[in-house]
Amino acid sequence: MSRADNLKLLKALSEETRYRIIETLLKGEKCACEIPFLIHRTQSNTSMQLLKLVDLGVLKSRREGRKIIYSIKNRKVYSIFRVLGVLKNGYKIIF
Amino acid sequence: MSRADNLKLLKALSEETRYRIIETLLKGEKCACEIPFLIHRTQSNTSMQLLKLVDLGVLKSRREGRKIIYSIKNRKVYSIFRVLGVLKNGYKIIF
DNA sequence: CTCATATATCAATAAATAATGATATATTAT
DNA sequence: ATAATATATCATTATTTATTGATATATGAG
Repeated sequence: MSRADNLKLLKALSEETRYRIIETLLKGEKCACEIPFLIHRTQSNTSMQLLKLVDLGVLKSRREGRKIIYSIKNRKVYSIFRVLGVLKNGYKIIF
Repeated sequence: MSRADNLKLLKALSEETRYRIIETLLKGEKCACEIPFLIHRTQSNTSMQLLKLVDLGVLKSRREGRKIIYSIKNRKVYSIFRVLGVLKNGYKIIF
């Protein structure tokens, strides 16, 4: 991965609103509608950062009925949050 | 480590000038005088970011004659740059 | 079709941060 | 003490980025 790519990923994670989004998504995928409450941010702010995270390749989303479900796409995020001590060591099992 | 601490570290690494400084220091400690040339930045800019990295706990420095030698202090930096593919896998041997 | 809910977008402002050029402060050698 | 080199600091400007409130768009239920 290039320096530009790495900077993109680091920048994505280094802002508190986005960091909180990742934190909560590490526990599993979530509907866009519940995230603002979980991270204590407004709907608009959350939406913008969610879209930015998708744009940066960190998250992915899918529609389910009238809801949009967000989840982590970039596997490196798990490794980084493990290094940071947010996740317990060991393998991340993806079902 | 707290969310604030993690954000501090991520922010430290997510800016290009600082990222370049880390990149070059991953290869070994360096004198402040040679870093601006190595990373293609001005002396002033480099100095400010070096001090910021020390302040953020990422780097440490020591005087050697009239030179100041900078090196990586926070071991997590190695792990993160390994995840990012900047460093080869395996253990980092510190002499 | 209408309503309610969910999500995205927009323009504007605010806030944070980086970069610059000039200057000041060490430190060492002569 | 002077000069040369190395590093840090300062005030300013420029740049980037986040946040907000309002509004628009989409979707599905009834």
